[in-house]
Amino acid sequence: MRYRKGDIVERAIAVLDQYGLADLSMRRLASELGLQPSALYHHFASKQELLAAVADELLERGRRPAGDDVPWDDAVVAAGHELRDAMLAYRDGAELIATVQAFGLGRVSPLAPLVRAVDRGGFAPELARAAATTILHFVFGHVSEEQAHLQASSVGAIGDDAPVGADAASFDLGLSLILDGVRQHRPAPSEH
Amino acid sequence: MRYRKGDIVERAIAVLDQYGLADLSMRRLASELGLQPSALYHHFASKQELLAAVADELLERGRRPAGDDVPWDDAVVAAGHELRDAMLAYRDGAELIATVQAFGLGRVSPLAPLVRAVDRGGFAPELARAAATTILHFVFGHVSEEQAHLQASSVGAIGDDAPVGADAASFDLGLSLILDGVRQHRPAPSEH
DNA sequence: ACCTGAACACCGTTCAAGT
DNA sequence: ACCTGAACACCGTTCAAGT
Repeated sequence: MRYRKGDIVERAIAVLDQYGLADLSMRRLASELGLQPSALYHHFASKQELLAAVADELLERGRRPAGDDVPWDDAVVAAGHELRDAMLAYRDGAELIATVQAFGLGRVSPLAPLVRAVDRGGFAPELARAAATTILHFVFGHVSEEQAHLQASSVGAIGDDAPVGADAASFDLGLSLILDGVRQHRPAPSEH
Repeated sequence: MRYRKGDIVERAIAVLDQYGLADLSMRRLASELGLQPSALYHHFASKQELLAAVADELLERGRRPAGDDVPWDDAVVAAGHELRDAMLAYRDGAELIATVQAFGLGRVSPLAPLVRAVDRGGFAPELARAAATTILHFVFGHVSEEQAHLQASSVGAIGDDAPVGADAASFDLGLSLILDGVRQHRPAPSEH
């Protein structure tokens, strides 16, 4: 019954995936570990810190090598898919990662890979930043909606023919829409 | 001490604006009204229903006449600003409206004005839908971030020179980036 | 129709004390 | 270093009963 931070994060991910973010409480996590709730505060200063560590771990598990040999826009699409896949891998992953990011917590930045990819296009810094955050907001919103529908349809009636509206195809469409816009602002290729 | 739904929603908005979404509890709202918590359940079946009614009211207060005389892309920008302003008008408005929308609650759709504006561009239905939801996700994400920073800087140290990154200018930039992308898919103008 | 009073089953967090 | 036990100040929700 003696745990390290990593063990607790791992168990928290299991609870998240099985019961969802709303049921990932300090008390429930403690009881899953056979601990008193107060024991968790030896490892994490607060629930928010615990959740930040969980979000970091989800992002790290989803990390894929960058691939330097593709054009900048393909790299952006790859970074978008990397983030989407990381979020979809566990129940409520999108909501968790978006929340942690909103509070400015977490040491693993979901924005950084997008910024790196966009930067390879050689845009003005302000525009590159705007492009990357616009894509990040799109990914957060789209995947949160996807995951909400996934959860609803796994719980609700099977004959539930509500409009889906958020799937892999519409994700790619939205992403390409933004990229089409970003491309309009390409600087002229340098001569050499 | 006899209230109607509208009175309770109004008071809930006051509590939201003063104390924030996290402190808008059924118990606190009840005590602000001089009621027992259980009394609220005579008017609303659950807290989620109450929050949906509050989100509806915020959206309605932000509604602006459509303006049929402007080009479709100006109408989209106007719809985006209408939504942003409605969210910014009260503390945590963005998070509240986004949450209610995510759960599929609320009878006032923040998406509808965007869809109407995009539709005036004569796009293929699938593309119009993708464009409108992409913009909606961008607005939710951007304004949530704006509001989080607003709150942080109103509470934190004054010398806090953390990068802002989410303001009116970057909102317009992000929105125009998406619109530039959407414009790429304009159908050829019909001859007549 | 609208509200009270009491209860149920939970929360996050703190803190002294134990090993 | 890691955990227990007990407490504090909260939650959302239900339900019988009152006017």
